[in-house]
Amino acid sequence: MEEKIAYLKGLNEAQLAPVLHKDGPLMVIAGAGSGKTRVLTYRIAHLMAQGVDSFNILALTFTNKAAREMKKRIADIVGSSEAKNLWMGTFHSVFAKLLRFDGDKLGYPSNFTIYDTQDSQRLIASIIKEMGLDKDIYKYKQIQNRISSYKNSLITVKAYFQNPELVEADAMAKRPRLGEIYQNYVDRCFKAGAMDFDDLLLRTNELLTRFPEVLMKYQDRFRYILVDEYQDTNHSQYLIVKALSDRYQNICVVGDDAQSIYSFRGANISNILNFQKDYDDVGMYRLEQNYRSTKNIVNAANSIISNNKNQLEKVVWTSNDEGNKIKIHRSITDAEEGRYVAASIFENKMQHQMGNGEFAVLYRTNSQSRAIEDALRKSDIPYRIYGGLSFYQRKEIKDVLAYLRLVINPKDEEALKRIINFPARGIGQTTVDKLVVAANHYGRSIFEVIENLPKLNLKINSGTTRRLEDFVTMIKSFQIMNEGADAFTLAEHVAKKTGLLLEFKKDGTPEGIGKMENIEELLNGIQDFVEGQKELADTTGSLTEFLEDVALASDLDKDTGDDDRVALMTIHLAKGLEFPYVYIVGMEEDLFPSAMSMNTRSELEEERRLFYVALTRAEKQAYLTYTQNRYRWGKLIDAEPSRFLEEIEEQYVENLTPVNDGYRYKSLIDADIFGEVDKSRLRQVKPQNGTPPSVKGPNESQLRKLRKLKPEISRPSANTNVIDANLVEGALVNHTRFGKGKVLKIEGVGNDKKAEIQFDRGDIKKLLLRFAKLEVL
DNA sequence: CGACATTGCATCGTG
DNA sequence: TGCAATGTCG
Repeated sequence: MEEKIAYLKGLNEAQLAPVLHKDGPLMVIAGAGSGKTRVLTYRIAHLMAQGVDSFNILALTFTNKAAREMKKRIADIVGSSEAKNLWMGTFHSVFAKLLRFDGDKLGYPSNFTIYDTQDSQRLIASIIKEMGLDKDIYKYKQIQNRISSYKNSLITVKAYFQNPELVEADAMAKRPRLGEIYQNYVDRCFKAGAMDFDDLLLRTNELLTRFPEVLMKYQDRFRYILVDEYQDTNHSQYLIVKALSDRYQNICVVGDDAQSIYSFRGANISNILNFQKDYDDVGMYRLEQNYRSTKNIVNAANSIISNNKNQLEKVVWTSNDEGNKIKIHRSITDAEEGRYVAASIFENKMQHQMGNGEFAVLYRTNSQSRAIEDALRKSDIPYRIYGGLSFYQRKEIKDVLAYLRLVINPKDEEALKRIINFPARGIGQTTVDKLVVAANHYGRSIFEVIENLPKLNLKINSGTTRRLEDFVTMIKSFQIMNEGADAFTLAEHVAKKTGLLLEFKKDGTPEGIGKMENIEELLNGIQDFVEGQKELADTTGSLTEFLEDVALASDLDKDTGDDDRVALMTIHLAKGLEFPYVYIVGMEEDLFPSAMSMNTRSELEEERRLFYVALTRAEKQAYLTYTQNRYRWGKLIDAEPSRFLEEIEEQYVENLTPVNDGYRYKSLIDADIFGEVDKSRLRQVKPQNGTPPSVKGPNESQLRKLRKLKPEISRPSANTNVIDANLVEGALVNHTRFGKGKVLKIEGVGNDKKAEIQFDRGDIKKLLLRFAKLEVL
């Protein structure tokens, strides 16, 4: 025993306790950067060292990448052959696997397709159209969202119709037929042998509820269950965990209520708040020491989160160095913001001998990446964008995958509709519509309808009929090939035979060539997968498994690891990661906090937690940047500094770009503005094939922008409102959010100038004038 | 039926 | 902005 314990030496006392807790339920509340992954890793390793069979352990993580890394670290401790037997992965991937074994009891084939969000949306759009509903009222994205949240709350179609409140609410929202759409959607998915993301959880629940023997089997198999990021589990996930752990009660959940940022997709923070009520004799552990960040960052983060009302008591502290203050930078446009970030990264690299991989730029929305990218590219700083449109979501890739999906599951309606006429083979929309109607009428798949075309007498002309039959024959030939060949050989054959590769090649444009290269990259990926599979004996179906991996892979999962690049990603994606230098860009009202998340206190609190997550990614130094003008939806709009900037206790921040100190970047500004206009012109003209950008001058609207911008260069913009002669002690002021008030005291100078204000609604606040939008009355 | 141009519209986050 | 639906023509 003694020598086995050696690996535990690296843990502190607080971390050790939950690792040594063997049986029974336990919850670990882990502050940011407190080493919760270590605890999970060592807990699993320790269980195994104590003789728990690795087959009996189930660990649910937030990303596949987290699972892979944890597995690797466990393998280092207990040996890789044992580690391989662990069930470890995201909820979605683990239960997809489970449903491949036992989904047949619910009537699903073991080779069911996984519909991604786009597939779901397309199907819903087509149902809405078939039902003849007004698409302005029944917006397919909204409907999909709605159905998704029903499923995540375990509201089935039946439950929906039995709940007058829900039915009523949709009727009030002028969408009385939402239930029918839901019904049709579920039917069509089932008929297509497809599950959407939410089904993977919903059907697991159904399976475990309706088939006690299946539940027993998995309860017995998963005697020890561990759940990471428990604060972000939704109701559906909660019930699965509850059911599986019910017999042995060896359930360990780890989380941090302060980092709950997924309620928009149904995550339920009360899962973690109520854990002690759900299980008896819960072992409670707290990890409060932060090993990641400087004192400054930890304290600043604490000062932010203290603005939230709903939270568990927890004091995160660190014994790390004081560190530098958080730097706040203002710029005129998003392009300049990008340049500042690039320049700052460059400077830090030089001064501190840092690699690109030590830096991350985090933003609230994916669309912000563009300005950062442009700047980094111009500065020759290598970067990698995570998230956004992932490789597997690109059109050309989805097209190839759709063929493969159809080979595996010919009933897959979305795959079929996608490629039945791509590359074009003379089967138009009218024909497809007829096929869909017939398929619905006979309760068969479109593929089956085409197979039986002669018997059905649909009014389809002979030429089209022949083309349809050719299509079916082609897919069938792929299916035969799939029985003998490996996934790569088949995929390559498909890409050539269908003319997909040729289609993009003959296109000849840079885009077309790029697409062709992407398909080749996909083929390489399939080959890698096949080779990897030959080594691992524990995998079964080849193509099916590849498609499942692809369907459930997040962009973060892609293994790029070795190359040294600046990371660009949304804050959501950054959860669980850490970087020495972190730039949080776009600290502006309506962007962060998002305009759509300011309606209720709980929404705003989630935004604040998001900011907390962002800031606590930083180890050494955090930068917060905001701009005065930003391109949104193609238009330049005025921006106002984020309220979150005011919420950080000022002792932890340092303002760069003071207004009246000669402004270091002043010389850049004029160039910036013109640079911006210039760029938008380039964008508009869209030069192709290296043709020089058009010689046309800026058009009228761009000139308007120019005129509008120009004056702002010479005087501070209105919303910074730094020096105002009328703002004196005793002055009556109006604040955009806090309302009217009276200035009690003015202190500080220049950039640090602040006013203490007694607001009419009761409270006294000290505001940095730099940020506060005050109007003197 | 297919290719291309135009209009219209949503506005965030993800497995 | 950029995607998707719609419109127009050969």
